[in-house]
This record gives sequence, C-alpha cells and structure tokens, in this order.
Amino acid sequence: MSHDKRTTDRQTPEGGTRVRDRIFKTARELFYRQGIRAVGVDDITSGAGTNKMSFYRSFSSKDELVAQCLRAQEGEYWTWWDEVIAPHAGNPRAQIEAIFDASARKARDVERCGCAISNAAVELRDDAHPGHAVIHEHKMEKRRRLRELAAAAGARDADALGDALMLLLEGSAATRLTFSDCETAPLCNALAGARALLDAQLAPPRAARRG
Amino acid sequence: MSHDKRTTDRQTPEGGTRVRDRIFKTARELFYRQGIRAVGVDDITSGAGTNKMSFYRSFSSKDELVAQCLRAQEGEYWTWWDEVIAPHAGNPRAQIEAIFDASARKARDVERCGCAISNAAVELRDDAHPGHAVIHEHKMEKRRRLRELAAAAGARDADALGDALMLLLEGSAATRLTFSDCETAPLCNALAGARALLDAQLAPPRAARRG
DNA sequence: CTTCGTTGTTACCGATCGGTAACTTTATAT
DNA sequence: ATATAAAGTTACCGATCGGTAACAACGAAG
Repeated sequence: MSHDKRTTDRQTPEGGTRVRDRIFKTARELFYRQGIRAVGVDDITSGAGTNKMSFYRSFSSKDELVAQCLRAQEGEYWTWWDEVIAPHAGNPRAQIEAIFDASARKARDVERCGCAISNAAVELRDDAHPGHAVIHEHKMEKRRRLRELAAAAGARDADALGDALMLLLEGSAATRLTFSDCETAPLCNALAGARALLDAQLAPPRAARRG
Repeated sequence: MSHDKRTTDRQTPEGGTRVRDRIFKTARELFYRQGIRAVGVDDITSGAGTNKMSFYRSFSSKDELVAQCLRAQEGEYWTWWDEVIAPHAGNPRAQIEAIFDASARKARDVERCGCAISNAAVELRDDAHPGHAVIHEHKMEKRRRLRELAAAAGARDADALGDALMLLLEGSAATRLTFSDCETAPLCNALAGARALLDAQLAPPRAARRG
C-alpha cells in the first residue's frame, strides 16, 4: 500500500532541497516578517522558486500550511527553551533568568518581529482555523512551564509569579514590533523586572535582597 | 434661521446619527473583534446598514478609515487613562496601581480582544500604512507616561520600572486573545506583579513593606 | 527502455477585494 | 416650489485571492 503524498515521510538524499521544504521555509519566513494574511500563496511559491501547483501537491490548503508552520514554530521554541535552561539544571531561578536573557539576546536580531505564535493569534481570530489549537496549546504550555519553574524555585505564590513572568515575556514580544530599535526597547528591562519579581517571591519576607 | 427641528437627527457636520458615524462605529467594532484585514468594506457598510458608495463619500480609502479608527482609539485611551489616575492625583504609586486595576477590570468584559492598537501593529506591518504612525506614537507615549509615573513615585530606576510595567500591561493585552477565560487568565496577576515591582523599587533597600 | 514519481507550465475557475460611475430618492432650507 | 445636500441603488471595474485541470519535462529505478 502506498503512503499519502501529502505527508511526505519520503526521505530526500541530501536534506531540504525538496520543493515542499523550500515552500515551507519560505512560507515561515514570509509569514513571520509580513504577517500571515499579507502573504498569498503566489508570494510563497514565487519566493520559493516554484509555482502554485507544486504548492498544492504538498499542502492541502493555505490554512493547513499555516497550521504546520505554527506547529514547527512551537517545536523549535521548546527545543530552544530546553537548550537554554539545560545548563542551569537544578537551579530554577537561574533557568528563569536564562530564559529572559536568551530571549532578550534573540530579540536583538535585526528585523525581529516578536513572537510568531502571538502574532498569529491576532491574525487568526476564527476558532475554526486549524492553527488556532496550536496557538492555544502553546500559550497554555508556556504558562504551565513558567509556573512550574516558579514553583521549583520556591516562590511563595508560584502561579502568580509564573503568570507575571509570562506577561513580561509576552509583553517583550508584543512591543518588539513597535520599538524597532531593540537596544533601547522596553524589553531591555524585562530581565531586570523578572529578577525583581523573583527577589520579591524568593527572599525571606522581611529582608530584601537586591541583584 | 432655526426652525423647530426634531432635536437631533441631522444637523451638525460633526457627530450625530450620520452615516459616517454609523460606518465609523461599525468599523471600529468589527476591526477590533475580527481583525482589520479580516473585515472588508462590504462587511462594514452592510453592518452599518448602508452601502459602499456612502462609505467612499465619507472616507477616501479603507486604509484611511483604519488610521482614523486608530486615532480615535488612542484619544479614548488617554481619556480613560486620565480618568483612572485622576482620583489619585499626587500619589503616583496609587495611580500606577489604578491603571493596572482598571485594566484588569476592563479585560473582564466578555469578548474582549486585547489592545486594538497592539493588534493593529501585528496586522499593519507596512510602514507606509497611514495607521503606522499612530501606532508608533501611541506606544511611545504609553512608555513615556509609565516612566514618568515611575519617576514621580520615586523609583530608583524609573526607566527600568516604567518599562517593566509597560511589559506587564502589553503582555496582559497580548495574552487576552488566547486566554479567553479572563477569570483565570495570566493578566489576573498583572496587578500583583506590578505591586511587587513597585515594592522593589520604592522600598528602602533593606526593608520590605508590602504583602 | 520503460515505468513511475516529482516538478514545471499554462490556463483557468469562482469568489472576493478595494474602489468608482451614474442615477434616483429623500429630506431639508429658503 | 425649488434648490441643495445627503444618502440609497445598481452596475461595474481591475486586481487579487485560494484553488484546480491538464499536460509536458525530468530523473531515478526496475
């Protein structure tokens, strides 16, 4: 029995020279830089050096491509997350600070456009969109992880701390679109804010540690 | 010159139940709920109970309407802001907390979709869009006001505190789209986070005064 | 060579998009 | 009554959208 053409478990001898992968990579780039609704399939295929028919041989619809892009984004994000916190295993506070530090460093890249998934949440308001579930699940997981780290760090109110940290991170991504000069952007103070929140929740109640 | 005119309907060139105002109001609602790019001028005009021609008699283009909606949104936002902080004049810390409190209360409304201007920043990536300047100016002003309040409150690092507060607020708006149940959303902990940040920056370095 | 799967090419579809022309209707002001 | 301005109506434009049909060219594997 033959396998489904659309799901390409087929292996190419030398990585991503396949049309599908070129389309996928181009789509993720264009969606991220210009927005999902601003990019048509013709833009994607011409950007990938192919044509529309080859697009629909690999993807059943644009919406499905968008959903797959979001899934890929989520996977890469958690990979990045795990790599960032790995060096500080056993030290939850250091892990949290590492996330903020790496996040700020990542935002330093030119033409950074915030969080692809948060941006998608703005553009894809219809619950029926196949990407909607990915967005929801990703943000829930991000919240869960931050609360978990806050608890592991010994926060007095782990849920509140985790949520506040999440707001700082999400706010950093959201403001990145408007404050293009990341050297002076508000997100430069996200790490300091996170440290202050950590201090407040981890220090003994009557002494304030500053750092 | 003035006869008995039935009090209202159509007289003032500015304001009233004119078609232009109905279109404007409908457009702001639809843009906010469904997104700017997701709403066409036909959706707006039919929602306003009129037709496309009347639209283009009042607005030169959809982009221009969008820009005017954003300008109106900005104006109303600062009006709201000033009203919220007015009762706490002379107490910058209370003013900041009032902003967070009122913001969370506002987000409690059903079908709230975050910040219209932040959402527009995601959808309108082209710098040439007439709404782009409004977005940029609004976020700059928001940052300036928060830093100003932080300074007035006596923060050790007013810019850092103002920025961190801004990230909390922007994060609250951004996450509002995904966490639809606002009773358990992360933004419920924004005020607590803001208070912790205020404590850290306003309290004497060796004592903690808030719980 | 002959399959067979992959890709390129061209042309096309219906729907929707933002935007306009021309005319009719309606209400008001004088 | 009549002039005038606002608004409704219908039809249309070119462009673009997501998506499809049919066929030709290509490369690898049997």
